[in-house]
Amino acid sequence: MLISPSEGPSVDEAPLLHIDLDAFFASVEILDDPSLKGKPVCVGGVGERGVIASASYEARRFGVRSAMASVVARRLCPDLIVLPGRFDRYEVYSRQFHDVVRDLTPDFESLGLDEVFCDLRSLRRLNVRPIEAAAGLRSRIADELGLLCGVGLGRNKLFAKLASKKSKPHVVDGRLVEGPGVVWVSPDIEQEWLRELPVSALWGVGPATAAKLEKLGLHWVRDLARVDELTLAAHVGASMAASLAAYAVGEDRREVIVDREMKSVGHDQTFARSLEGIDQLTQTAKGHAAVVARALRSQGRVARTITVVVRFDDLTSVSRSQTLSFGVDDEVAIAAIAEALLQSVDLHHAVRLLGIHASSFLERENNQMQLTFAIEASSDNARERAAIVSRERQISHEALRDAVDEVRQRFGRAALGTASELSEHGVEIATQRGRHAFGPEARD
DNA sequence: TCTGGGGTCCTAGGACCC
DNA sequence: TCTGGGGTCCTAGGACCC
Repeated sequence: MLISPSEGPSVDEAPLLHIDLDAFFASVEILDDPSLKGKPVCVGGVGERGVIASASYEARRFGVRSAMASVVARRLCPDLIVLPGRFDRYEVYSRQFHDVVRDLTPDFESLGLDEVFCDLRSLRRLNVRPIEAAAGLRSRIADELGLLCGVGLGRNKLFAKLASKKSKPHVVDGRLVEGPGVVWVSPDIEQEWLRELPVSALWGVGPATAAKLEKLGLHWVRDLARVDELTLAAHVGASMAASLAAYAVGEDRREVIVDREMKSVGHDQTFARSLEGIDQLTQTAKGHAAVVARALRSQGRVARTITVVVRFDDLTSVSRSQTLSFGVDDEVAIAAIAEALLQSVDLHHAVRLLGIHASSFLERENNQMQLTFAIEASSDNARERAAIVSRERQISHEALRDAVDEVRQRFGRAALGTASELSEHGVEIATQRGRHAFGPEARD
């Protein structure tokens, strides 16, 4: 399974490469502050409700893992240094990482900041073997970024990812064991190797699915391989069943998707102390809306769907969403929709998390048409438009207010008297000719 | 032992259109 | 008068990944 640089598979045998930076956030912190070197360092939430996002290998020796509650991690390792994340910094390193990968091939797909799948098939004509590509990436990342990483090679994403995991350092009995750095699972042993893995090693099998499979007596990949897909589908759904059935025999049709389009943006915040009552919530929503609006504008997009998520102290969550016939990218508009949606949530418990998300994107250039259509369509609707039209001339403003009213009407709230907060601030909606501000001073 | 914040995808039900 | 089936869109919730 392990290979030396002189041999290894051809591109046809291992067209996929997966590369994963070691303990990425924690490693960046150590690079920026060398006094942390050799110490148990984590990046994550520092408060009582925080979780670990990244743990140095020194911290992992104590059993600290990412996704672990920070208080638990501290209990395991009293000397643990937990640092708040500096994501601007990680993005700088991530861009450099991507630049190194791009020098090898433009055919790569990134997963988060610290992982990449590469399609190596374009290397065939350059006569570069996968093992050389892997070694080259590792040495450049070490030399130019100062970071370590593991590389997996395989005939599909499934094997490449499983192999990169195998390539990494790991902890045995509190001692750190070096990994091989590069792993390829050769065809003669791949089936046997795969069959001995637990089902939870497979992509898409988390705690919930693992528990369902466990109940069916399916603990290992080899167990999955003998069960009928329809039986599986009855328990985990058709799509998951199809994936699992394929993975169980080493098949994976997923392609490397080079330019993945973003489909949603959002902002969530867990509060150190839970919020109570609608007023605190709507006040907080304004700040969230501003973050989401900035993200949309920086990407030149407008969103038709606004979703609010509320998580209560008992960890149950509810969401409410509204899809408009036109897109918005403005904080006042997003906040107005969000606040209307929040009105419909039964605040029976204190709220530990508030999230606002935007989705159903339109290109900003295409929004004007949608907007005009929305106005024309709604003008057939008698619903208190006469009064609105006589007061307001700006069609964008009206469309947005209609949308807010619609939300309130849908949830049985008073639809009238909702215009004031929009008029107070002025509203911007992206149009074909650029941005226009609509507000008290901009009106005729 | 207590569970973040950035996302993606899937499912199921209801509304609506043809 | 009662009722089809297919397709699309929207909503809410859940699971998963990094």
